[in-house]
Amino acid sequence: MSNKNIGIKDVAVAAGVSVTTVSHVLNDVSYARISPETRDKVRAISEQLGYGPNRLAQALRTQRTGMLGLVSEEIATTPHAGRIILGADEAARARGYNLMIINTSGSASPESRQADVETLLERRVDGILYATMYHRNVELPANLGSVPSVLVDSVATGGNITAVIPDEEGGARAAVGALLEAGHTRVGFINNTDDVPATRQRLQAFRATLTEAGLDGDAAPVESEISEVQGGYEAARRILAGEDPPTGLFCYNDRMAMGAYRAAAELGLSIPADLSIVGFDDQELIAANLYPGLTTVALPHYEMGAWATEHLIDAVEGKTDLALMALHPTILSCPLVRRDSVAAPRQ
Amino acid sequence: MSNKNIGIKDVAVAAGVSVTTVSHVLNDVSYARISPETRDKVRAISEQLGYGPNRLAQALRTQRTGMLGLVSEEIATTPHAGRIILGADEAARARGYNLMIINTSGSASPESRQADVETLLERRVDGILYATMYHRNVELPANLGSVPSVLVDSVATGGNITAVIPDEEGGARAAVGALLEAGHTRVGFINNTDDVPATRQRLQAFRATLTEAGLDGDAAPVESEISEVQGGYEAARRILAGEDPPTGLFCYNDRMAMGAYRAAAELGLSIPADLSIVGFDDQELIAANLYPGLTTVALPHYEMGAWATEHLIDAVEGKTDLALMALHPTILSCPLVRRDSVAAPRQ
DNA sequence: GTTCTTGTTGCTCATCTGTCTCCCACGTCC
DNA sequence: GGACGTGGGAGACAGATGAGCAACAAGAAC
Repeated sequence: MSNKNIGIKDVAVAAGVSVTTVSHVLNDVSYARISPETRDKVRAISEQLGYGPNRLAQALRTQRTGMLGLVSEEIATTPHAGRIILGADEAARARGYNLMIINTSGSASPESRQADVETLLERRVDGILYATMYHRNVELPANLGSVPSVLVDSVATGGNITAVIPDEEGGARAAVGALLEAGHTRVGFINNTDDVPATRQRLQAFRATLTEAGLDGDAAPVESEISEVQGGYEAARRILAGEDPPTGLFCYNDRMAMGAYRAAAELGLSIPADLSIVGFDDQELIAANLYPGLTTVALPHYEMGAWATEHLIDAVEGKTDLALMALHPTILSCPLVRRDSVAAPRQ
Repeated sequence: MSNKNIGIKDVAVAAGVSVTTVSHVLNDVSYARISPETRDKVRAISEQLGYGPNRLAQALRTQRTGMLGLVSEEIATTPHAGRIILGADEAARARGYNLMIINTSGSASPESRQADVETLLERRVDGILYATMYHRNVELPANLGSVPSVLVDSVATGGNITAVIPDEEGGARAAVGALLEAGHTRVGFINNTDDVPATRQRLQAFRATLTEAGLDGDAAPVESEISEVQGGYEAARRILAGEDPPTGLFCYNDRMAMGAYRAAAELGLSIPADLSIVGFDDQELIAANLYPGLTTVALPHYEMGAWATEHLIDAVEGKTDLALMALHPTILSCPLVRRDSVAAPRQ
């Protein structure tokens, strides 16, 4: 246990050497020529005294804090933030960095966002991770550019900052593919009404995948609603009310899928025997707990957090040029998570 | 937007005064005697240059970082962590502090926990918040004591550190009370099997509340299972299979309540007409999204995070003596959140 | 009316925080 | 008199802090 009051000076005195020597030994300075005996003694005494460097003083001198700022939207309300934080924390720690976290809101004003970044800057973080809660376009605080920064789950409207985003299209293709693979030929899509990239890309991928499989993608039924349970319920009721209703349903997210489950139950449709459903998000609390378990597409929040951190640190350490990566956002795949809500359609 | 390269020295030169004077003005040093004109000029120039103090240098000199360490279990998997973080972040920011977050696991080794605290200590945080994911007893890393610390959602086995915990008993009483108030006389409890304070206290409160209402608390049906959806389902099937089954069910948590919903559906019991259910936790994703919405008891995670932070800062600033508060944990109430799963029993 | 004392105002100097890093010093052996 | 082996000194990082120093004014002593 390190005693906070012990400094390099105390170690130096106890070991009978200079502060310089202790610093040289403990930092393994390449050009320092110090005898093995002295080295051993310094290390032993340092250990014995429970010495730990004062990272503040270190940072002040070296101009490196080893701290990364993470400004994240809606930490409390979505589990997604937690996964990004976890991915970032683990990646950071593996390389000796720590995270300073600041919560913000999706609806925060530009001034407030700027103040958040400012706080991080005053603390001299080495880099900043800017995470939004769902994939969308954002305009960034102007001061973000003053240290290396990476966007997580969004791209900048100006578009010249490195970003990681999920492969919406690939995920949607996987979801529809699972339905197709099970033998479904009448597949519907319950979509979101928000104008975000996911809405458009998933819809487009939905139609394309059907068309490529020889079905009429353009004619496939699509119903849009607010992306919550209630919206999913309403959209499902509508889509299942048509004649010749779909036997497979791709839902914009797990919450809407949950609504679709209820609609199915009310209509006496059993899942997956009468109706197969695939969701999106893999919100454990929902997807794993519905009955039957929901087959869904996972968003790579952990991976995006880790990827962003990894590359941010590379940039901080001069191993990478973020400007080059900023040309196109990096796209991480959204794997299908198979549970029990998909089966072959009834004959 | 503060230019990171501007220091107090630049402001001093631009204003034609000494560094000391700038420092005195900007920090409103009480004993400094500086003319109003000079003050105004310094402030104006500082603003104009976009000067912001380097918090590292400040911290080095003042021995105050204005940073609080938060080690939290399972950031990614439970939304509870998010609410604690949010409460802590908002309370901290309101007082000019920031949070350094470290994730740990509920099953982390003592060494790893100690290393986490050590990391925080090396960075010279002013205080530490130690948050667990559910109310339980923990043994703490030995080095936690070296700075002011507060436990969130748990009490130390040694028991001499300030802690905030939820009012399990009050919450359970409120839950059972809601059922009683609606007119139920046959009330059952679906409990957890883990040996944690919540399990015992909720059970005890369940029986006591019934007894105090003139019912036979000791005879009331209780079934225990793993505290997940499946466990809730199984326990509910058992409890509802008896003769004269309960018309009101208090569930250990929302996940178990979700299982009870399914059991009820399978038995043809409509909620709340045939069966009233109350949960615990208020996990939005579940409680608000079940149909009908689940009446449940909210755990004060946000409040605990805020309370802990508030008092930790008081201690850091010498306004409070944590040792005094350590005698007994502070208990925060668990309010009932009414939705639509409780109604009067059928005659 | 001059000089001395005492006080006040306005600001600066020197030093400190803990660590790193460039450059130099000392002794010894060829 | 270099080369080598060992190690130390003195800033510098950016700001905080308390003692101290001019400059000037008012009051007191003569």
